[in-house]
Parts: sequence; structure tokens; C-alpha cells
Amino acid sequence: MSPPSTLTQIDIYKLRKVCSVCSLRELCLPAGLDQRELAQIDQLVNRRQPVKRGDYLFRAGIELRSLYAIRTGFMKSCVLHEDGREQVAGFHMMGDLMGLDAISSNRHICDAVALEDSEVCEIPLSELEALSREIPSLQQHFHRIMSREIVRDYGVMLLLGSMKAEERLAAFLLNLSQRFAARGYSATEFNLRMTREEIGSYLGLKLETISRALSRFQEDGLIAVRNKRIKLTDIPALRALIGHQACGG
Amino acid sequence: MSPPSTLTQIDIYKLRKVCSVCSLRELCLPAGLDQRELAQIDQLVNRRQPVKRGDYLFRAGIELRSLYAIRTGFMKSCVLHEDGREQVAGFHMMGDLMGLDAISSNRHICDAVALEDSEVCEIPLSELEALSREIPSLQQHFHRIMSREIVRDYGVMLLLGSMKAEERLAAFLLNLSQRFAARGYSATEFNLRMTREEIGSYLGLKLETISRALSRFQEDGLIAVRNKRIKLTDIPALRALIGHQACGG
DNA sequence: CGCATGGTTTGATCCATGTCAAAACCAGTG
DNA sequence: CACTGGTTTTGACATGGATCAAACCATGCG
Repeated sequence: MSPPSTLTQIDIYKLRKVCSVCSLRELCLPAGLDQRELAQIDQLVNRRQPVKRGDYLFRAGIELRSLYAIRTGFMKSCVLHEDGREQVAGFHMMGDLMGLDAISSNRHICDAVALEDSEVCEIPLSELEALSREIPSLQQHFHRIMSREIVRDYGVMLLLGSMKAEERLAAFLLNLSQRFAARGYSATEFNLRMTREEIGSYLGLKLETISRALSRFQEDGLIAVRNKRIKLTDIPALRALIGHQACGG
Repeated sequence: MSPPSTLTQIDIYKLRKVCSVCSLRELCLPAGLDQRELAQIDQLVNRRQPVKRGDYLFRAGIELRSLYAIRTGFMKSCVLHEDGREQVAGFHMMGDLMGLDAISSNRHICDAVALEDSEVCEIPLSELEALSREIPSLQQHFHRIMSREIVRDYGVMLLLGSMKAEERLAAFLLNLSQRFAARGYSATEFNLRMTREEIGSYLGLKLETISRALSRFQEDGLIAVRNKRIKLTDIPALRALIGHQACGG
């Protein structure tokens, strides 16, 4: 049928370009490109873009120009309601791809805000699409990334729809832990880049509830918090919290 | 760069095949194919598949074989928690594409259950991917569909995270209404194919709360319910309900 | 350094929704 | 038709989390 098109030199160049642009392990599975080459092309090509703490990477309603891969830093995305209510839809860190929601209508439907000074790289959608037409493994990988976002969203629904406050928080902390670990950082000790209010918004709770739950976890010896600094001291117990709350009934 | 590849006869044949398989307007934007041809190829090719009420189309954990487009009928998808809790993640009707969550890991992460006798058609992912490499507009369309699912999910998060019971229910009813309307059915009168419990699960509420809220809407003249049959008698009021609840504070 | 600002903690109280229970209803079946 | 099991409604009551309020703390700035 459709033989996997052999890659031309130009294809390979373009592939390197997209991949290197963002040091996205995310998008870089496809071909085995060597590090030095990547690094070189890196400086030539890319639309790297700094985003200062508090700045918007994009806002709901504006036209989609590119997807953005986070190189460094930490961001949140927020869905808005006409009446001003806003809901944090996710927290994003190094390697995450943002803007997928905008493909649907060519307009962003959420805000993306940097929670600390960050650096992103732009990936023009049309270029990515063109390239992924030529390189099946890139195509597949892109699809997986979108699908992974859907899976994540389902997880959040489960959390919001059927867990209670402390379960939600435990799940949240474990999720952060895991993601930091996957990026080579400590799984047990990290900074909460976001405020209690933002955590609350994400978890469908009020900031006071977050604060109280954190205090409780600390009393119970599950964590140690001091301001934004947090240390997970009993991960198994946190895990146990998630499932067993509702088992009595 | 990469010129939009001209379509061979075979391409066009395959495109027709995928599109016709499911009478998916969803996937059929790309080329202007005439109705009769579609209908003909329809019978030749397709993996149409009936799903009886109560049957699983797929279950969490099993391997991804295909995506499924709903031809007729009504389904729900449920995310599960180890401890048995289950959460309805969505309701799906004619034209919707199911199974996108499984692309990420090659395994389904939710159950899909028919809420009435339905008919789906299988779309092998690999075929769809192959074809979309050859036909840019199909590729783009597929991306939009995935993105649309993400957008939907963000909407659900907003709903679960920051709306209260009656707002959620109003939003739910209006959403259903809109989707029926988009498919040529009445926007104001339809059957709720799911139980109160399933609505509750989807909305993060208990069935009693759903029941009470429906009764209240009826008292207030917003709707008329009789068992599963529902009629939206004051859509503007329902709409108003969604935003204005929290405006006092 | 001290002040201002925004974030956090903690307490007291209230309310929306959950829980438990019973009765009514309905759809399908023998 | 009557019986059965599942669904829905409604009521009474309990409770988790929201709300309101005040004090505390950290950070940044003049």
C-alpha cells in the first residue's frame, strides 16, 4: 500500500529541526539522531522564546499560531467562564506540549500563564503536520501525545467527580512527584510552584481546604511542608489514601 | 517544501472506504465525494458492528484494535478506579469517534458501554494513519477531532471543578440539546438514554441530587420531565442558570 | 530597615450535597 | 394480568467543604 517513504536529506534536516528546536524528548523518539548534531542545529534554527513569570504564553480566544513545548519552567493553563470564574485545567513542566486544545477551532480556548520564568519553543502546527506526513513515527508520536492529554483529562475527571478533598490532594502530590521523577528531579522533595488557590482551583476546592489538608497530612507524618517547599515523607501512605477512603461503605 | 501529494485513484478509493465505512460526517469533510458512491462502497467494505444494549464495545485494559465511530445509538465511556469506583467520562452518540484515549498506550483506559442497541464501525488506526499521511485534509481533520475531545474534556473539568449541582445539570441538558440539534433531532425534546445515576456520575453528583434538581427545574417551569422523556421548555432560563449563580459574591 | 502586599494558616459557622430509608413507579417477563 | 427488579422520587438527617473573619508570615520595595 503506502510504503514508508524513504527520508530525503531535507526530510531529515527538517526532522532534526523540529526535534532539536525544543529538546523535546517528547517529540524526539522517532529517529536516532546524535546529540552533537542536535545541539548544533539547535542554535541555528529555533524560535526559542522566554516567558516571564506571570506572562501569558497565549490567551483564550486568540488565533492558534503554534504549539509550544516547554523547555524550562512551569506553567498553568486555565479555562475561563464568561462570568469570570476560572478553572486551572493543568500544570505543565519541561517537555510538555501546550496548545493542543486550539487545533480544534484554530483558537485557543484556555489561557497559558507562566508560574515562573520559563522558556518555550514554538512548533508551527503546519510544519509539524507536514513533517509528520513524511515521517510515520513522528506522526504516531504526535498522536500519542494528543491521546496522552486525553488520558490525563480523564484522570482529572475521575478526581473531580469521585474523590474527596484529601484524596484529591494526595493524588495531586503523587502526580507531581512522579512527573518530577520522570524528569530526573527528586520524587520526594520539590517546590510547589503554584499557590494554594491555584491548587484548589485545579482540584475543585477552595484554598482553605487545601491548606487544611496539607496541615493534616503534616500532622499525620505524610509530608513536611514549609511554605512552597514540600517533602513527601510517606509516599505509600499517600497512595493508600487515594483508594481506601470509600471502602467502608 | 512538501507539495500536497496528488491523490492517486487508490488513495481516493481508500479515502472513500474509510469515510463511507461509518457515514461519519466527522471524517468526511476532506473530499467532495458523491453520496451514491459512498453508499455503494459502504456495503462492500465495512466492518459495521452491532452492539447490543448493555454490551461493552471495549474495556479498560484491553489492547487497542481500532477506533470506533458511532453510526447509530448511544454509548457511555467510564473510567475506573482500582477500588471499584467508576466515573462516567462521557456520553457518545451518532458521529462521535471513540477510543482516542487508547492511542497513547495502545490499551484502552476506559470502558465503552452501549446504552441502547447501537451500531458502530471500526476504523483501524493504522489505516487511518496511513491514509492521513497521504491526504492532508484528512490528517488535519483527524487532529481536529482529537483536539475537540480535549476541548470537551476541559469543559467537563470546568463543570466539575467550579459549578454547583443545578448549574451542572443545566449545562448538561443544554449540551445534549445542542448535540441532538446538530444531528437533526429536536433540540427541545428528547430521551435521556442514561439513568439518573449515570448522569450523576458524569456530573460528579449523586442520583438523588439529579432527581431533585430535575424536579426543581420542572417546578420552575424550565423543563418537563416524565421518566426518561424530557422537554426543555425554557432554554434561555437554563442558559441563564449557568453563569449567574455565582455573580452575587 | 520597616512597611505594604499577597499568600497562608486557623477558627467558627453555615449550607449544599451526601446518606439512609421508604415508598412509588415502570418495563419487562412468565 | 400479577410479579419482579431496577429506577425514580421524596423526606429526614448528617457532614464535608464553603464561607467569613482574623491573625500570621514571607517577599519585595521604597
